[in-house]
Amino acid sequence: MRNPIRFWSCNLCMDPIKTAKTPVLIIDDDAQIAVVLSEYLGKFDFELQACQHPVQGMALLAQGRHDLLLLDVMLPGMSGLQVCKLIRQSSDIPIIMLTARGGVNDKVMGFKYGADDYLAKPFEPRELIARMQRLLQRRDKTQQLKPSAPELGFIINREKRQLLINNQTVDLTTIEFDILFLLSGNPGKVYARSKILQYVKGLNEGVMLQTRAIDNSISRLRRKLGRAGEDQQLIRTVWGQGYSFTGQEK
Amino acid sequence: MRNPIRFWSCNLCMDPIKTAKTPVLIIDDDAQIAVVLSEYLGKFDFELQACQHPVQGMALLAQGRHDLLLLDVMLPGMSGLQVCKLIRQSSDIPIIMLTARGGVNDKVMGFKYGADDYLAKPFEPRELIARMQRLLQRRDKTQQLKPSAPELGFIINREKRQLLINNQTVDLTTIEFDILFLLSGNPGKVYARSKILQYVKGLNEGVMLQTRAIDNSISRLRRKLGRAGEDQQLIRTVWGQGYSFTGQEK
DNA sequence: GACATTTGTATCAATACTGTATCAGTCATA
DNA sequence: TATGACTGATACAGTATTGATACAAATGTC
Repeated sequence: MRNPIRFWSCNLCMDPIKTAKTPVLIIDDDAQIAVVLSEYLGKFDFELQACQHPVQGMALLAQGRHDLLLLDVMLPGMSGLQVCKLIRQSSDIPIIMLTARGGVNDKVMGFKYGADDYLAKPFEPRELIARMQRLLQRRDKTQQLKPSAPELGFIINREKRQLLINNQTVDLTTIEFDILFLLSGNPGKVYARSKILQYVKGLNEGVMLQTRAIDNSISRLRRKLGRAGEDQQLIRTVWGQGYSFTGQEK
Repeated sequence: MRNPIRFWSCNLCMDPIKTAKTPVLIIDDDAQIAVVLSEYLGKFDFELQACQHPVQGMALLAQGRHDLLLLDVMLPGMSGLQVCKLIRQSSDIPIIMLTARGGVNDKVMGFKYGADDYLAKPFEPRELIARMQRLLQRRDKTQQLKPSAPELGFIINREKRQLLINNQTVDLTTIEFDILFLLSGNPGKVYARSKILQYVKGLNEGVMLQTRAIDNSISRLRRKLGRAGEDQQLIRTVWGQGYSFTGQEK
């Protein structure tokens, strides 16, 4: 089940999340914060994806690809508290609220609306890290208890870096998984080879593509999917353009 | 196995807990705090049991009757941090540390030693309540999912820091146990070497990994598992990413 | 302080992954 | 249908990562 919200322009959002690090979303209209935090969090194996509008943020969150949310209380158009409440209707993701105001009332409201923690700006990044780690650790500990619904079909598990096809696990290499993860994040969308390369290699600059490396990985990926009994072509070739994922993830 | 510590006189402790309210233990050498809090917490359906000595506190805790622990950092004879660490070896109870000092370092250390939250004195009782409620709510949410079927074969004993495989105890070193404990806490999840290192070393700093120490410990761990007759590869290598535990703990 | 145990480093061989080269097949277009 | 550009598949090679071993350093114990 995907969220049908389509967000208009994503120039405020940073690149799609990669898979190796712990993906964290921050919703804060002050873009500067994200820039500062991003580098610091990187050192601790977090990857920060930033966006400045709550509606955008919720759309991103709906992809179910983040492990933690940093949420500013003061947002344009909607109170961070309202956002928090909305998110809690469909997600258990750990939420840390950030705010300039640090009044007790605000905090109490934050917790009431489902926040897991509350940190007043300005804060020490180290404290933020510590609180994030603690929340994630707690979650890890309890996650093993999750009743695994014996679902059928096609499931991409980011944490395990595995694919589940008809209750059959498929191990993917780093690049294979990254490609699949990227494509499946936006089913139907055509990704140019250069974009894919950029993503899997973590390059910022536009890449001039003189390589068939991506084709090759796609080929290997398809073979693995096929071996797992997935008959339909899950990855579509768009002639002269690139590749896209056709299928319902999860 | 209960803690063998026998506590001499319990005149410092208040009455044994009743059952209707949520039982909370506070360990704080300032008895006054407990008196003040007790009344306030009562209004919110908490029942506070107080004691002033950490050893006493741990003995009370060992009865397993409390839902939450408030722990002062400054305690006679033993640091609250040490107490926290000790408790964490055998209990997952939510812990909120209370302290007069509110430095970032203290907080980071608190989390590192397993605290769930950290509140600087003086605090508003309302904030404490909010944080307590939030922690308990989280726990309830995850606890109700717990259908854990008692599987056979592979048991990690946290108190003894031992492994039981097919009724055969396996002694693990500190780091080996820590790694196994981390990985098995979330079977299937891939942990990067840097994450593992961070966990076992309790590092606050971002780690740049130039070491094969983790690989080495994994190797030793595998050998021990193998010697114990565990044929299947319990620890999966995810090439270029890290390691994960494949198996059903407990 | 001497000893045993645990943990980190260095090294090398084995292995898995990924890019390049190649060629046959496919597609778009005239 | 003929042409050229693009794609899929395969084989191969280079590279990076890993496992295992031996040894050194650190830690804990008596």
